[in-house]
Amino acid sequence: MPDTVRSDPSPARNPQRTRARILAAALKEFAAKGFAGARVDLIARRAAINKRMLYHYFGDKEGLFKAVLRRKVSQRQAWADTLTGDPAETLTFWFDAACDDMDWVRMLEWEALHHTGKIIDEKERLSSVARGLERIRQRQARGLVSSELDPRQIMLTMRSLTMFPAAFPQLTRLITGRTLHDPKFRKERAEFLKKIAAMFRPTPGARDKTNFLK
Amino acid sequence: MPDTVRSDPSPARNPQRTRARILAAALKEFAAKGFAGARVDLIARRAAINKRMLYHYFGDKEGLFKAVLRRKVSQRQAWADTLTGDPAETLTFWFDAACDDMDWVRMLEWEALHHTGKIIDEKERLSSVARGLERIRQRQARGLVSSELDPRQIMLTMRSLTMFPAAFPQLTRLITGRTLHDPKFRKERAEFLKKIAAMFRPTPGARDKTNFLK
DNA sequence: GCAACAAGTAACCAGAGAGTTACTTAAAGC
DNA sequence: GCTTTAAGTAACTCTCTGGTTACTTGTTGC
Repeated sequence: MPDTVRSDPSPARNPQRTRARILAAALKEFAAKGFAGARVDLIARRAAINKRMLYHYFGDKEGLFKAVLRRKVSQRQAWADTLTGDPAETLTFWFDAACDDMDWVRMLEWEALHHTGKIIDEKERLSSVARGLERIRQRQARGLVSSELDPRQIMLTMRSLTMFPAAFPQLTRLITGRTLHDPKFRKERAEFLKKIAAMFRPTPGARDKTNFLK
Repeated sequence: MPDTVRSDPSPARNPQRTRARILAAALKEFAAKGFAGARVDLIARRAAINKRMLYHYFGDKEGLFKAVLRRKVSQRQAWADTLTGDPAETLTFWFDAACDDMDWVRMLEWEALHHTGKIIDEKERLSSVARGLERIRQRQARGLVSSELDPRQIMLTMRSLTMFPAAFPQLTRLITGRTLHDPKFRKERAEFLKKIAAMFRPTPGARDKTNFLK
């Protein structure tokens, strides 16, 4: 009868659930302690599964790490495509996302520190970036964003502005005197980012080169 | 005769040199692999000293990590005080510093990931930040930087813009298509940062509130 | 129903790696 | 000079931890 994917809630065996549990536990552990600091036994215990299953599904510790990273990255990519490319929107959206999902930022940070040239899921990520750049170019073409600025540099800058506080919470506290999760900080930063976003608009005086388009 | 600090080049014993060697080797190892990933034996071997000395001078692995971090941080603080607070100068200076001294950026990154509330050398760092904020306020008072913007947010933003590419080299490559150390990237980013710096100037139209000062 | 295979378990193992013990030897103070 | 202290060495220990072996049991296709 259960010809396709089963869905009853409590079967004795359930590979999907087991896999999901491992991934969730591994995300927590890796995000918190990184690859070298994470403990496989702890992941297994937190997932309430036998350690052997972890090796069954993911090969080894590194396979699990990659799987976790891959999942997080693709999750976020889906979000990215819902945006229009408007600087103000993009900045506030990603700033909130970074603050609300530190695990994501931290995984990227661990990736950065691990980084040895090869990037996981490079193809998908590159095309995601390409789509984002296209949205920026469209905005430039419509005269909503200054064409003086290189789209790639704009995007890198957006990421910097939004992710940095979550990536370096200690510096954020040192500089602003507030915790990352302090609502006051969130509000102040969000307001500041709006002002910054306005700076990306073409300067009214200098006629934008894009105007020849329409 | 050697009443004060000795300086002859090759004495059989030399605590200063040993300490320095350990710190240098530890910086490399910790910056590369982080606290959990670093191997004490390797540090000892790279420093060409006996592992026991490492424990003699620094207590344990964590003590060594803290010593390394402390040293790097205070080193950089000295640099910071040579700056005037001009956005263009600050941005290009710190951007170059970050690219040229990845170890420093990486140590801050490891610190961030380690981060559990307590910050090393908090006092000194806070006063260093305070001095930096003062420089920004002076610039605002002189009408060189927009007073619309919160100095703390400005500083946090400067750090973001300059450190991010070095902190996330994989994202930098994904977005710009260039390696962090590619001279073309360095040049493009430096130029972009100059444009950004200009945006921090008071808008000519809106008379700045600071004008009442003179 | 019944192979065949995948899901799951418990106990184990080998090696790595932080930290120690017990010792020797150079330098500083008197 | 000689004692005391700090610098330095070699070998060791013992826990922690990634990965495995050898097994049982539920599911599924036929």
